[in-house]
Amino acid sequence: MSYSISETAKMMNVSTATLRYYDARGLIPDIKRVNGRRVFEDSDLRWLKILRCMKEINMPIRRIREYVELVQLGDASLQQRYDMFIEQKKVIENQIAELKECLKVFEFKEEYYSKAIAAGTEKAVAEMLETAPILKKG
Amino acid sequence: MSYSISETAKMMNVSTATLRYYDARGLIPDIKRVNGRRVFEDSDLRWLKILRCMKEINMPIRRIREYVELVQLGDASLQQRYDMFIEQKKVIENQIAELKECLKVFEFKEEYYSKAIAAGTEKAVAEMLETAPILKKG
DNA sequence: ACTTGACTTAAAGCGCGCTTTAAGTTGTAT
DNA sequence: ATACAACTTAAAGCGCGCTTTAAGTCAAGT
Repeated sequence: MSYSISETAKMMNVSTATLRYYDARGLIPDIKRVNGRRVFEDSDLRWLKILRCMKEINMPIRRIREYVELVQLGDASLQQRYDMFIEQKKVIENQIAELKECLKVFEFKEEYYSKAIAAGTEKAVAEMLETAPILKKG
Repeated sequence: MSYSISETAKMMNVSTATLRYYDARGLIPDIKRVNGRRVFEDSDLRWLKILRCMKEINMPIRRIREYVELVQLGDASLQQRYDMFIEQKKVIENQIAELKECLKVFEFKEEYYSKAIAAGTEKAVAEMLETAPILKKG
Protein backbone atom coordinates (compact mmCIF):
# COMPACT_ATOMS: atom_id res chain seq x y z
CA MET A 1 0.00 0.00 0.00
CA SER A 2 1.05 3.58 -0.58
CA TYR A 3 -0.30 6.88 0.68
CA SER A 4 -0.27 10.59 -0.10
CA ILE A 5 1.26 13.04 2.33
CA SER A 6 -2.15 14.07 3.66
CA GLU A 7 -3.29 10.47 4.15
CA THR A 8 -0.06 9.78 5.96
CA ALA A 9 -0.42 12.91 8.05
CA LYS A 10 -3.89 11.83 9.14
CA MET A 11 -2.75 8.32 10.02
CA MET A 12 0.22 9.56 12.02
CA ASN A 13 -1.73 12.42 13.55
CA VAL A 14 0.63 15.18 12.45
CA SER A 15 0.28 18.00 9.92
CA THR A 16 1.48 17.71 6.33
CA ALA A 17 3.75 20.67 7.05
CA THR A 18 5.38 18.68 9.83
CA LEU A 19 6.01 15.73 7.52
CA ARG A 20 7.57 18.04 4.92
CA TYR A 21 9.63 19.66 7.64
CA TYR A 22 10.89 16.26 8.82
CA ASP A 23 11.69 15.33 5.24
CA ALA A 24 13.58 18.59 4.68
CA ARG A 25 15.57 17.96 7.85
CA GLY A 26 16.60 14.53 6.64
CA LEU A 27 14.47 12.55 9.10
CA ILE A 28 12.71 10.40 6.49
CA PRO A 29 15.06 8.35 4.35
CA ASP A 30 14.45 7.99 0.59
CA ILE A 31 10.78 8.78 0.17
CA LYS A 32 9.50 7.72 -3.20
CA ARG A 33 8.24 10.51 -5.49
CA VAL A 34 5.70 10.38 -8.31
CA ASN A 35 5.44 13.56 -10.38
CA GLY A 36 7.39 15.31 -7.68
CA ARG A 37 4.88 14.25 -5.04
CA ARG A 38 5.85 12.23 -2.00
CA VAL A 39 4.47 8.69 -1.87
CA PHE A 40 4.63 6.99 1.51
CA GLU A 41 4.92 3.19 1.65
CA ASP A 42 4.20 0.91 4.60
CA SER A 43 7.91 0.86 5.36
CA ASP A 44 7.82 4.66 5.66
CA LEU A 45 4.87 4.43 8.03
CA ARG A 46 6.76 1.96 10.21
CA TRP A 47 9.68 4.34 10.29
CA LEU A 48 7.38 7.26 11.15
CA LYS A 49 6.14 5.27 14.11
CA ILE A 50 9.69 4.84 15.35
CA LEU A 51 10.34 8.51 14.62
CA ARG A 52 7.35 9.40 16.77
CA CYS A 53 8.85 7.43 19.65
CA MET A 54 12.10 9.28 19.21
CA LYS A 55 10.21 12.57 19.37
CA GLU A 56 8.28 11.46 22.42
CA ILE A 57 11.49 10.97 24.36
CA ASN A 58 12.65 14.39 23.13
CA MET A 59 15.51 13.26 20.97
CA PRO A 60 16.67 16.40 19.15
CA ILE A 61 16.11 16.43 15.39
CA ARG A 62 19.87 16.57 14.86
CA ARG A 63 20.26 13.33 16.80
CA ILE A 64 17.51 11.58 14.85
CA ARG A 65 19.12 12.67 11.60
CA GLU A 66 22.40 11.14 12.75
CA TYR A 67 20.56 7.85 13.15
CA VAL A 68 19.02 8.17 9.68
CA GLU A 69 22.50 8.74 8.30
CA LEU A 70 23.63 5.51 9.96
CA VAL A 71 20.72 3.69 8.32
CA GLN A 72 21.89 4.96 4.96
CA LEU A 73 25.34 3.49 5.52
CA GLY A 74 23.77 0.02 5.40
CA ASP A 75 25.01 -3.06 7.23
CA ALA A 76 28.30 -1.34 8.11
CA SER A 77 26.53 0.67 10.78
CA LEU A 78 24.46 -2.11 12.40
CA GLN A 79 26.51 -2.12 15.59
CA GLN A 80 26.35 1.67 15.95
CA ARG A 81 22.60 1.60 15.50
CA TYR A 82 22.26 -1.18 18.06
CA ASP A 83 24.38 0.85 20.51
CA MET A 84 22.21 3.86 19.89
CA PHE A 85 19.03 2.05 20.84
CA ILE A 86 20.67 0.58 23.94
CA GLU A 87 21.73 4.08 24.99
CA GLN A 88 18.32 5.59 24.32
CA LYS A 89 16.63 2.82 26.26
CA LYS A 90 18.58 4.02 29.28
CA VAL A 91 17.40 7.55 28.61
CA ILE A 92 13.78 6.40 28.57
CA GLU A 93 14.24 4.41 31.75
CA ASN A 94 15.67 7.49 33.45
CA GLN A 95 12.79 9.59 32.24
CA ILE A 96 10.31 7.09 33.62
CA ALA A 97 12.14 7.08 36.95
CA GLU A 98 12.06 10.88 37.11
CA LEU A 99 8.37 10.96 36.31
CA LYS A 100 7.69 8.46 39.06
CA GLU A 101 9.51 10.76 41.49
CA CYS A 102 7.30 13.64 40.33
CA LEU A 103 4.28 11.47 40.77
CA LYS A 104 5.27 10.90 44.40
CA VAL A 105 5.55 14.63 44.96
CA PHE A 106 2.15 15.18 43.42
CA GLU A 107 0.67 12.37 45.50
CA PHE A 108 2.05 14.04 48.57
CA LYS A 109 0.39 17.28 47.50
CA GLU A 110 -2.86 15.47 46.89
CA GLU A 111 -2.80 14.14 50.43
CA TYR A 112 -1.75 17.52 51.79
CA TYR A 113 -4.63 19.34 50.13
CA SER A 114 -7.06 16.59 50.95
CA LYS A 115 -6.29 17.05 54.65
CA ALA A 116 -6.23 20.83 54.35
CA ILE A 117 -9.70 20.78 52.79
CA ALA A 118 -10.98 18.51 55.55
CA ALA A 119 -9.57 20.87 58.18
CA GLY A 120 -10.84 23.93 56.32
CA THR A 121 -7.44 25.61 56.35
CA GLU A 122 -3.90 25.02 55.16
CA LYS A 123 -2.51 26.08 58.53
CA ALA A 124 -3.77 22.82 60.01
CA VAL A 125 -1.37 20.83 57.84
CA ALA A 126 1.62 23.21 57.63
CA GLU A 127 3.71 20.77 59.60
CA MET A 128 3.40 18.17 56.82
CA LEU A 129 5.44 20.39 54.53
CA GLU A 130 8.27 20.90 56.98
CA THR A 131 8.70 17.23 57.67
CA ALA A 132 8.12 15.80 54.19
CA PRO A 133 11.29 13.95 53.14
CA ILE A 134 10.28 14.32 49.52
CA LEU A 135 10.59 18.10 49.70
CA LYS A 136 14.11 18.22 51.08
CA LYS A 137 16.60 20.36 49.15
CA GLY A 138 18.61 19.11 46.19
CA MET B 1 17.92 28.90 57.32
CA SER B 2 18.10 31.38 54.46
CA TYR B 3 20.12 31.46 51.27
CA SER B 4 21.33 33.86 48.59
CA ILE B 5 20.20 33.43 45.01
CA SER B 6 23.50 31.81 44.04
CA GLU B 7 23.41 29.37 46.95
CA THR B 8 19.86 28.50 46.03
CA ALA B 9 20.78 28.10 42.37
CA LYS B 10 23.55 25.66 43.29
CA MET B 11 21.29 23.64 45.56
CA MET B 12 18.54 23.45 42.97
CA ASN B 13 20.95 22.91 40.11
CA VAL B 14 19.74 25.81 37.99
CA SER B 15 21.32 29.14 37.03
CA THR B 16 20.70 32.35 38.97
CA ALA B 17 19.32 33.79 35.72
CA THR B 18 16.73 31.04 35.65
CA LEU B 19 15.66 31.77 39.22
CA ARG B 20 15.32 35.48 38.40
CA TYR B 21 13.40 34.57 35.28
CA TYR B 22 11.00 32.39 37.28
CA ASP B 23 10.57 35.16 39.81
CA ALA B 24 9.86 37.71 37.08
CA ARG B 25 7.27 35.37 35.59
CA GLY B 26 5.51 35.05 38.92
CA LEU B 27 6.50 31.45 39.64
CA ILE B 28 7.96 32.12 43.07
CA PRO B 29 5.51 33.64 45.53
CA ASP B 30 6.60 36.38 47.92
CA ILE B 31 10.34 36.05 48.08
CA LYS B 32 11.80 37.99 50.98
CA ARG B 33 14.19 40.83 50.07
CA VAL B 34 17.01 42.33 52.12
CA ASN B 35 18.56 45.48 50.63
CA GLY B 36 16.80 44.63 47.40
CA ARG B 37 18.39 41.19 47.30
CA ARG B 38 16.39 38.01 47.21
CA VAL B 39 16.58 35.84 50.31
CA PHE B 40 15.38 32.27 49.93
CA GLU B 41 13.96 30.45 52.96
CA ASP B 42 13.47 26.72 53.42
CA SER B 43 9.85 27.16 52.43
CA ASP B 44 11.00 28.66 49.12
CA LEU B 45 13.31 25.71 48.54
CA ARG B 46 10.45 23.30 49.14
CA TRP B 47 8.39 25.22 46.63
CA LEU B 48 11.26 25.18 44.12
CA LYS B 49 11.34 21.42 44.42
CA ILE B 50 7.67 21.23 43.54
CA LEU B 51 8.27 23.74 40.75
CA ARG B 52 10.98 21.48 39.38
CA CYS B 53 8.52 18.61 39.25
CA MET B 54 6.08 20.80 37.39
CA LYS B 55 8.79 21.66 34.89
CA GLU B 56 9.77 18.02 34.52
CA ILE B 57 6.28 17.13 33.38
CA ASN B 58 6.42 20.11 30.97
CA MET B 59 3.76 22.22 32.58
CA PRO B 60 3.89 25.55 30.75
CA ILE B 61 5.05 28.52 32.80
CA ARG B 62 1.66 30.14 32.33
CA ARG B 63 0.01 27.11 33.95
CA ILE B 64 2.40 27.11 36.88
CA ARG B 65 1.76 30.79 37.42
CA GLU B 66 -1.96 30.09 37.54
CA TYR B 67 -1.29 27.67 40.38
CA VAL B 68 0.83 30.26 42.19
CA GLU B 69 -2.03 32.71 41.86
CA LEU B 70 -4.31 30.14 43.49
CA VAL B 71 -1.85 29.78 46.37
CA GLN B 72 -2.01 33.53 46.88
CA LEU B 73 -5.77 33.39 47.23
CA GLY B 74 -5.29 31.40 50.43
CA ASP B 75 -7.69 28.81 51.84
CA ALA B 76 -10.43 29.84 49.41
CA SER B 77 -8.60 28.04 46.60
CA LEU B 78 -7.75 24.79 48.41
CA GLN B 79 -10.23 22.75 46.39
CA GLN B 80 -9.02 24.16 43.06
CA ARG B 81 -5.44 23.40 44.00
CA TYR B 82 -6.37 19.86 45.00
CA ASP B 83 -8.17 19.39 41.67
CA MET B 84 -5.13 20.68 39.85
CA PHE B 85 -2.84 18.10 41.40
CA ILE B 86 -5.35 15.32 40.70
CA GLU B 87 -5.48 16.39 37.07
CA GLN B 88 -1.71 16.66 36.72
CA LYS B 89 -1.28 13.25 38.31
CA LYS B 90 -3.26 11.86 35.38
CA VAL B 91 -0.99 13.74 32.99
CA ILE B 92 2.07 12.17 34.58
CA GLU B 93 0.51 8.72 34.47
CA ASN B 94 -0.20 9.17 30.77
CA GLN B 95 3.33 10.31 30.13
CA ILE B 96 4.69 7.26 31.91
CA ALA B 97 2.41 5.02 29.86
CA GLU B 98 3.60 6.65 26.62
CA LEU B 99 7.21 6.27 27.59
CA LYS B 100 6.64 2.61 28.35
CA GLU B 101 5.21 2.20 24.84
CA CYS B 102 8.33 3.84 23.42
CA LEU B 103 10.46 1.57 25.51
CA LYS B 104 8.75 -1.41 23.91
CA VAL B 105 9.51 -0.06 20.45
CA PHE B 106 13.12 0.49 21.38
CA GLU B 107 13.34 -2.99 22.87
CA PHE B 108 12.01 -4.37 19.62
CA LYS B 109 14.72 -2.45 17.77
CA GLU B 110 17.34 -3.76 20.14
CA GLU B 111 16.30 -7.31 19.37
CA TYR B 112 16.07 -6.55 15.67
CA TYR B 113 19.60 -5.16 15.51
CA SER B 114 20.93 -7.85 17.77
CA LYS B 115 19.73 -10.49 15.31
CA ALA B 116 20.85 -8.46 12.29
CA ILE B 117 24.35 -8.20 13.75
CA ALA B 118 24.42 -11.95 14.40
CA ALA B 119 23.35 -12.60 10.81
CA GLY B 120 25.74 -10.00 9.45
CA THR B 121 23.06 -8.24 7.47
CA GLU B 122 19.77 -6.49 8.00
CA LYS B 123 18.20 -8.38 5.12
CA ALA B 124 18.16 -11.53 7.25
CA VAL B 125 15.68 -9.92 9.66
CA ALA B 126 13.63 -7.75 7.28
CA GLU B 127 10.59 -9.91 7.91
CA MET B 128 10.59 -8.94 11.61
CA LEU B 129 9.70 -5.37 10.61
CA GLU B 130 6.79 -6.32 8.44
CA THR B 131 5.18 -8.51 11.06
CA ALA B 132 5.89 -6.45 14.19
CA PRO B 133 2.53 -5.49 15.73
CA ILE B 134 4.21 -2.60 17.51
CA LEU B 135 5.02 -0.89 14.21
CA LYS B 136 1.50 -0.95 12.80
CA LYS B 137 0.11 2.39 11.63
CA GLY B 138 -1.64 4.86 13.91
C1' DA C 1 39.14 55.91 49.30
C1' DC C 2 38.93 52.21 46.31
C1' DT C 3 38.49 47.74 44.48
C1' DT C 4 36.08 43.43 44.32
C1' DG C 5 32.33 40.41 43.86
C1' DA C 6 27.72 39.32 44.38
C1' DC C 7 23.80 41.12 43.58
C1' DT C 8 19.99 44.16 40.82
C1' DT C 9 17.01 45.40 36.41
C1' DA C 10 15.42 45.76 31.63
C1' DA C 11 16.03 44.44 27.22
C1' DA C 12 17.83 41.93 23.59
C1' DG C 13 19.21 37.49 21.75
C1' DC C 14 19.01 32.54 20.84
C1' DG C 15 17.87 27.60 19.64
C1' DC C 16 14.35 24.64 18.92
C1' DG C 17 10.46 22.80 16.55
C1' DC C 18 7.33 23.64 14.07
C1' DT C 19 3.72 26.75 11.35
C1' DT C 20 2.42 29.99 8.11
C1' DT C 21 2.74 32.38 3.88
C1' DA C 22 3.33 33.09 -0.90
C1' DA C 23 3.91 31.62 -5.34
C1' DG C 24 3.83 27.92 -8.44
C1' DT C 25 2.68 22.91 -10.51
C1' DT C 26 -0.16 18.98 -11.58
C1' DG C 27 -4.17 15.75 -12.25
C1' DT C 28 -9.02 15.36 -12.43
C1' DA C 29 -13.81 16.69 -13.04
C1' DT C 30 -17.15 19.70 -15.25
C1' DA D 1 -11.04 25.26 -21.54
C1' DT D 2 -11.35 26.12 -16.94
C1' DA D 3 -11.78 25.58 -12.31
C1' DC D 4 -10.51 23.10 -8.28
C1' DA D 5 -8.05 20.49 -4.87
C1' DA D 6 -3.94 18.60 -3.55
C1' DC D 7 0.40 18.91 -3.95
C1' DT D 8 5.29 21.50 -4.36
C1' DT D 9 9.24 24.84 -2.57
C1' DA D 10 11.65 28.56 -0.11
C1' DA D 11 11.45 31.76 3.23
C1' DA D 12 9.63 34.15 6.93
C1' DG D 13 7.31 34.00 11.39
C1' DC D 14 6.19 32.39 16.01
C1' DG D 15 6.00 30.74 20.94
C1' DC D 16 8.53 28.91 24.38
C1' DG D 17 12.04 28.87 27.79
C1' DC D 18 15.63 30.41 28.95
C1' DT D 19 20.45 33.04 28.40
C1' DT D 20 23.17 36.88 27.64
C1' DT D 21 24.28 41.62 27.81
C1' DA D 22 24.71 46.11 29.64
C1' DA D 23 24.47 49.28 33.09
C1' DG D 24 24.04 50.04 37.76
C1' DT D 25 23.85 49.25 43.31
C1' DC D 26 25.73 47.82 47.48
C1' DA D 27 28.65 45.85 51.39
C1' DA D 28 32.82 44.16 52.81
C1' DG D 29 37.92 43.96 52.71
C1' DT D 30 42.62 46.25 51.87
